[in-house]
Amino acid sequence: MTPIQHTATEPESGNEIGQDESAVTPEAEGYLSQARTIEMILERSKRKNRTVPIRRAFVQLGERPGTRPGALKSLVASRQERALDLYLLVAAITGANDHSVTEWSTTWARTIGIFDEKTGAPAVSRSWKALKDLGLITTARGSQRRTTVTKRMEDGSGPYAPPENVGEKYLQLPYAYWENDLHTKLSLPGKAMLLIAYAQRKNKFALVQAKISEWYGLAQKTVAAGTDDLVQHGVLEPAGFEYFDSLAVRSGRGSRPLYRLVPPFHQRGLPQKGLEDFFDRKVSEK
DNA sequence: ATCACCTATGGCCAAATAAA
DNA sequence: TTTATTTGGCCATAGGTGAT
Repeated sequence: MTPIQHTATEPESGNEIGQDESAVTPEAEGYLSQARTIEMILERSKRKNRTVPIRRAFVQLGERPGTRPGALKSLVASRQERALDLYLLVAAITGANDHSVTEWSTTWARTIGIFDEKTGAPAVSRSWKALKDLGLITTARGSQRRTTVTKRMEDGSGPYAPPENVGEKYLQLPYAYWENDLHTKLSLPGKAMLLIAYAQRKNKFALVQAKISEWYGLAQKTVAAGTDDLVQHGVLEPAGFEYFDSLAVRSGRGSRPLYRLVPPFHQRGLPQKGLEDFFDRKVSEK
């Protein structure tokens, strides 16, 4: 496919003297905007359902009980927000063929909001390194000296393979994530909790701090901050309570708040009937 | 809830490396 | 030789984590 083209008005190197270094907005004239750059990348992905499938192993390894945190935990703990941003875009654009993508580092830099070519390239390169260390991608020199990024399995275990069996657990990240600017609005904990919310694969789900922290490896504080962030930005909303029997409370009945993702951030294709209805009956809508 | 710790990020500059 | 990417050094500090 054709690479993202630099616009004709983009200054050639050596021709930047005329550019005023001050009073130039980040998304200065002559540069593709962050939003438009991402838009073009998503267009190229040609995913019909406009969602990015990511194996759940990215957030959580193995099945409960006895699960271990996935790569997401490492990215959050080391504050690799840009690496996460780039990874999600790479996941979006690397399709069925060779699972790789070749772009200019300046293109990637724009997707994470860096328009200064001096600092953009090192920032992108260092993000690739963080992802490589987790085994999520490999890089190689591509055509025109660009970097070819190849996606690997979401648990870092080996070369990427498309889904084989129907039972594989995926989360679906909708394009609405970028189209509604969540990639710039949300904090890193917010982004992490969003992916965790998607990994629940239910219309309504609990986000018990202690459990989320245990399963996904984030500090409880980070879980709380991320959940708050999502609620603040109207991505997540309370959805009543779930009641359960418990000897740990005096009444013998415990409860915990449920959440749901607000359209257009909700996940399509989840079971709407059957089990979901069954559980809904035990849930009192507030 | 508040505090302090501490590590790695990010910004900047520059040099090294690698491809064309 | 030119151009794009990678890496290294330096430093301030944001922010995730753990303790009080």
